[in-house]
Amino acid sequence: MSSTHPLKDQLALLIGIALETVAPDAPVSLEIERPKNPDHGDFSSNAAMQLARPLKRNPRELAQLILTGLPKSPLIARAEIAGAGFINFHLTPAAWHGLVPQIRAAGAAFGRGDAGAGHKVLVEFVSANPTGPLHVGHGRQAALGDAICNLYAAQGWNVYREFYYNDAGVQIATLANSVQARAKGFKPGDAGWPEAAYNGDYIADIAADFLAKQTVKSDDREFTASGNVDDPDSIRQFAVAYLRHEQDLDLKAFAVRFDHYYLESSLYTSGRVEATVKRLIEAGKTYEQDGALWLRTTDYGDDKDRVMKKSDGTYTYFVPDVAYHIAKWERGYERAINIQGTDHHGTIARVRAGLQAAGESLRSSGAPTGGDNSASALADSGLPTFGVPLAGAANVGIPEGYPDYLLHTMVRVMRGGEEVKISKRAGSYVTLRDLIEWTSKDAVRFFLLSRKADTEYIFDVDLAVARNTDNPVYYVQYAHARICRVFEEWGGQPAALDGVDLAPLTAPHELALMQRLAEYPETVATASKDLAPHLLVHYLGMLAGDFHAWYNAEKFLVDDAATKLARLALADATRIAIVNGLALLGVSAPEKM
RNA sequence: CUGCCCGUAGCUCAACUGGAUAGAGCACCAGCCUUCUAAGCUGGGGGUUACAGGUUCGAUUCCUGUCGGGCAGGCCA
Repeated sequence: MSSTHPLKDQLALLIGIALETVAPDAPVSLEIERPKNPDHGDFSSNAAMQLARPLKRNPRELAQLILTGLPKSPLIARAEIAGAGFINFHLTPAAWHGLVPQIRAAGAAFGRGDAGAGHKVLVEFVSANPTGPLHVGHGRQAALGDAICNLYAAQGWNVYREFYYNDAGVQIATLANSVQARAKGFKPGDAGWPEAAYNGDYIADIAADFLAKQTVKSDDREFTASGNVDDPDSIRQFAVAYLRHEQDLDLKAFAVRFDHYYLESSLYTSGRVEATVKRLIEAGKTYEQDGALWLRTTDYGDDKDRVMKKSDGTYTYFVPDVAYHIAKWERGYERAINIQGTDHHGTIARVRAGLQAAGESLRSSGAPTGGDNSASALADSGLPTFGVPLAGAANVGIPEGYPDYLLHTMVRVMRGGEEVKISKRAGSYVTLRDLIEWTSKDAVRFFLLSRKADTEYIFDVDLAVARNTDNPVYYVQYAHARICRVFEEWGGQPAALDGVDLAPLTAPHELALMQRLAEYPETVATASKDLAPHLLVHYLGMLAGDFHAWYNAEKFLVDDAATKLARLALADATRIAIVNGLALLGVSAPEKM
C-alpha cells in the first residue's frame, strides 16, 4: 500500500480490519480507487474481486462479507456493492471537511513525504560541454532536473545536483581554435578560418575579451586571459571559463543551481579511468582485437561488444563514463538519476554493462562483498533493492538498473506561426536565454514540464506570453492571485480561520475542490517516483479549474459570517496547494497579476 | 537490416500503472459581468484508443504480429 491519500489510507485501514475476519490469510493488495463515475461513490475497492479466485467464491458474496465486517466510521455515509463485486463508498461531507484544517496546519509541508528516508540521490543534468550557449534542449533538461530534485527532496531524499562536463576533449580544441582564429582577425568564411569551427557571434565576444586580458569567473572556475593570440592553452582555459560563466547566467535566469561541477578530465588525473580499465580486465570481460581493447557488453544484454581502448591508445567516451558512475556509487549515492536527450539512449546499456562487469572483478578475486547485510536492511525499509555503497571500497552490489535514466526528446520553437531555428547569438540554434527573454522564466519552466519527457514538444512563444486562459501557466497563477485578492479584500489574517466550522461547505464546487486537494500528496508522490513532473503540471491545471469554477459560482465575502469563514478556509487550503505545487516546478506564485 | 521509444477527439495531451459509460484544454457553436480580477465561468457537438490476434471476471494499459513516426546503431561525443 503506497497511497499517500489521507482518506484512501483511512478507508484501507477499515477494509483491512474487515478482511481479517473474511480472509485472514489471503494476501490482498489494497487498492482504493476513485471511480470516474460519481454514481459509484467517492471511492471503491476491488478487494472482493481479487479474493474471488484464491477463495473460489462469488465476488459479490465476498463483498457482502467484507461489508458486514466493516467497522462503523463517521467518514462513511454508506457503502454498497456494485457491478461484478466492487464495494463503493460514499463519504460524509465531514470526511472531506477534515482535510481543510489538515492542509492549513501543514502549510508548506503539505504534500511532503518521507519515502526517501534521508537516503542519498544524485541527479545529473544539463551537463553541457562549454562550447556555446545553452539551447532549448538544455532548458528542458534543466527544468526536468530541477523539478525532479525538488520532488525528491519533498519525498525526504537527500538530493545532490551535479553538472558533468568535459573541458579537454576534441570539442574544446575546436572551441579554442575558433576563438584563436577570431582573435587573429579571421571571420567565418574567410580563407584561413578553420574548417571545423564554431561560427556563432559569441566566439567573437570571447576573442575580444581575451585580447582585452579580461578575467572571467564562473561558479566553478576563474581565469585571466593572457591576451597572447599564440598562447593556445590560455585561449582554451579562458574560453572554457567564459562559456561556463555564460551558462551560469543562463541557469541563474532560469533559477537553477548546482551543488557541484564534475570534470571528465579529473577522472583521468585521479587515475579512476586507469583503475576502471584494470578492473574490467581483471574481471575477464575484455579481449584484444584489431589492436584495440574490447568490453564484452553483450554479456549484459548489449547487442554488440564495444571498444574501450582505441588502437591509438586513447579511450572511448564510455570508459570515463563508467569510471564516473563507479565514483557516484562510491560517494554513497545509492540512487543516481541521469537526465539526457534520447539521442544518448545507446549509452545506457554500455554504462550499466560496464558497472556490472567492474563488479565481477571483485567478486571473482574473492574481495569482501559486505554489501549484502546492509542491502537487506535497506530492502526492509521498503525501498527498491539497492545495495549499500561501501565508502571507498568495493562497488560490488551496484544494482543492474544503476543509474536511472530519464530521456527527453527535442524541443521545437514556434513564434508568429513559424518555426524558429536560428539564434543570432549562437548561430545555429535557439538558446535557452532567447526563450526566457521572449517569455519568462515561469512560462518556460511550466511549458517545458507540461509534457511527458519522451514526447516531442513544440514550444509556442506566442502562447507563453498570452495573458488569458489559453496560457496554462497564467491560468494557474491567476487562480492564486484571485485568492490573494479575496484575502486582501477581506482584510483578516488566515490564522483567524483556525478552527472555523466547515459545515457550510456543501456546494458541489466546494466538494469537488476538496476532493481535488485530497489528491495532491499522491500526485506529488507519483510524479517523483515516476520521474514525471508533467503529472503535477496537469494536476495544477485541474486544481485551478476547480477553483475558477467555484469562484464564479459562489461569492466568498458574503454577509453570513459562518459561510464566509468556511469558504475562506477552503480558499486558503487551495492557495497552499497551488503555492507548494508551483514551488516544486520552480514557478512563482504572484499575489497580483 | 537490428535495438529502444512513441501511436488516444480536427490539434496539444490525460486516464490514479489491469477497473465500471476513455477525460481535459485549444478550435467550433450557444449563453453568463450593477458582484471578491470576465486575465474568468456554464452548456453543446465531436472516439472502432493505428490495425489484427492473445492472456482474464475486465485491456488504452500486459504478450505476439503488422503498419506508421522518432532516435540510435563508427576505434565519434
